[in-house]
Amino acid sequence: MKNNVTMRDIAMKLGVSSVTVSKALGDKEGVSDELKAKIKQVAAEMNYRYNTAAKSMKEGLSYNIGVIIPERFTGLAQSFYLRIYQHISSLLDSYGYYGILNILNSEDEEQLNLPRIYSEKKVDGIIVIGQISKEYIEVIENMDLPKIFTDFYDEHADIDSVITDNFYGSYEITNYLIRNGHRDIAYVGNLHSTSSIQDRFLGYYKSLLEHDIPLNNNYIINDRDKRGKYIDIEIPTPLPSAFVCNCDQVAYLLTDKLKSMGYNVPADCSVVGFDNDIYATLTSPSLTTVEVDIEQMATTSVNSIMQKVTQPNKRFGRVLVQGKIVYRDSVRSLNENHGDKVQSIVV
Amino acid sequence: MKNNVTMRDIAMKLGVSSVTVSKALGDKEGVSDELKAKIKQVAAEMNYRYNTAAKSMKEGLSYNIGVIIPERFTGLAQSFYLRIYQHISSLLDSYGYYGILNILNSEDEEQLNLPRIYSEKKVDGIIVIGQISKEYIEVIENMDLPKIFTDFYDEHADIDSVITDNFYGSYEITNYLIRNGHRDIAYVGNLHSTSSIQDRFLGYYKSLLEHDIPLNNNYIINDRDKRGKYIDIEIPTPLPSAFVCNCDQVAYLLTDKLKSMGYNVPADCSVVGFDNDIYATLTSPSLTTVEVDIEQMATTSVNSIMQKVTQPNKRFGRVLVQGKIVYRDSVRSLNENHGDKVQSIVV
DNA sequence: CTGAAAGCGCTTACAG
DNA sequence: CTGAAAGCGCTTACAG
Repeated sequence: MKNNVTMRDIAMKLGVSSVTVSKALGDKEGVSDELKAKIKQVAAEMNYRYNTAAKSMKEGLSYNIGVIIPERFTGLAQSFYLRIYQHISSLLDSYGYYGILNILNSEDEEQLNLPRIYSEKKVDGIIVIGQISKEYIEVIENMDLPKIFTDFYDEHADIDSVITDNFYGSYEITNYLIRNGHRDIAYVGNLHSTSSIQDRFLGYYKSLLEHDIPLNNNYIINDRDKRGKYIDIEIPTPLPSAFVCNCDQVAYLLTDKLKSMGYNVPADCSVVGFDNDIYATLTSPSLTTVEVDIEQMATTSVNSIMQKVTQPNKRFGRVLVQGKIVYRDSVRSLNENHGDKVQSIVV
Repeated sequence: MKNNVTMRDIAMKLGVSSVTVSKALGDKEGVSDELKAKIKQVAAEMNYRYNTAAKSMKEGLSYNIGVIIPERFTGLAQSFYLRIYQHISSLLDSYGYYGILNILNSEDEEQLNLPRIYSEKKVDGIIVIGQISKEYIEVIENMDLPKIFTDFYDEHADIDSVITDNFYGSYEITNYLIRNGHRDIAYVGNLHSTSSIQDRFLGYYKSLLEHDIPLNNNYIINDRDKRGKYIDIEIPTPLPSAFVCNCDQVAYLLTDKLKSMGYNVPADCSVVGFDNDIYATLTSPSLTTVEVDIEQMATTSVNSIMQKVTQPNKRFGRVLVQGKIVYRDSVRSLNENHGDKVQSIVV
């Protein structure tokens, strides 16, 4: 780097000391306004650029936050985590921080390799987005750094995580179906696949319980195998009047399947999703679904990690981010007279 | 940072100098194998972590590459650039580098604000993904750093850019349609919106020229307004036998429109796209399209920037990344007897 | 094979 | 209001 202007260069040019330059550029006390202005001007003229590395070394801070995302969550149709990262990166900026993305490949996850961002002291804290193996959680936990888990959690009490309120969102949207006269409601999702799917199921179940609707095992429908790969969805007979899907993509696949079998959505049966991602509007009819608040997840994650950087002993526990129902065209009301907004739907 | 083990600590523990520790951990010459092993062992025991900041300061390198993406290219349906960034980030790892994402918001772009990654010497080079304003290109050009433009270019001769071979890809896929007997072929895209759309149009036009098919102005169909917002696509009469769309999403919208008008794709007319993104398989029938090689774009961008970091005077010019045609179900062959793979399509 | 010295560019007390 | 000194943690000549 030839063109390397330092504070010392500015100082020499003006016949002052580099301490004075440091104070002036940092807007500290102890320099006359006049001199301060002069120094700033000369700095600009000389195209001076502040050297963060020196500051980092002095203060023992990197001003970076590492964001770890397991590779398997970064497929073509999965931009959700990348999108959270994008917001995190922007939010960090207002703290004077930067986000360093670390895609965790399965090999490193399996062999429990420490991320380089950690072993090279590249970051002051870590945000992990997306479920990782128990063993790797352990690895992360042992790292001598503040950390936040986003969109998943672990039973360990002392881990802070930011998660969507899957349980409540699913509970609410099932309530909505029931308010609209549905009682034969199926749930679509592999209950043993992820904690999100499980929690969403439990919200659905709670709604059934509260309305004295018995849980029908034939109405719990698998959507994916152990590896998370989607399988053909089996439509139960008799046909339920509504399906609560664990995510929009599955709602999309289900709707396709129903249509191919000659059913009309929502005339013959209603379908709701979760996430409000691209599939929600791609599905025809467009999906009534629970919107996951990506920005809020990012905001909460960033605020939490930044607090932990300055106060390492701070604890947050499991922080829930509320979703909200987005009403579209995939639900039919079975009530005779109703004042609900679904009344516009042709029955 | 309480638990701050340095080389000096290891050195004291072993009664050697920190120089020796540095050599041992860095696998340099001049330390006996025995001592080297001992030092490494103690370092591990003490949970020593290398301090990159010190190295950075010594060498004047940050070991970061900044990746700038304009905010307007990061919408819900646009994960393309984020995805390139993801690959860039992974590829950088093999160079011992990290990628720092910088979403450029429109305000900073308009006011020509320098990115903080630059003014704080946070990065050794910059990759800009996605068209930015002329004025901001100027700002970037004046930065005293190696830079690469990805997925767009500027007329300035001295700027290195990595772009998809839009022209050739579009030329090839139009040739493919013509080989399959099509002669009434429309192009869908706003010619004045982006250089990609324009170049894709020119590839289409070249194919027509080579086959002595006159360009029909009614067959150049607008798809978006000045701001890039999609508009309703007007279907020309008589109906062309095929549509070359400037991207998959537009092919998706067009196909929907055609179906709503009662046309059958590809029986009544064929449709091809560009990108091979999520819309290609979401469209029914799935699209024959030109796949943009995201990984290769990322690889070329990373290799180029890394070379420029060590050799600042290196120039690459406009580097084209070849796409490849992905054959699916949206094209019908109009030939009587043909040995092409499209013959399996029911006519 | 091993280590004392100097320096990377900044900032924080502290002294004047 | 201004500046000399020391130090952040490492590495690169250089000397032994």
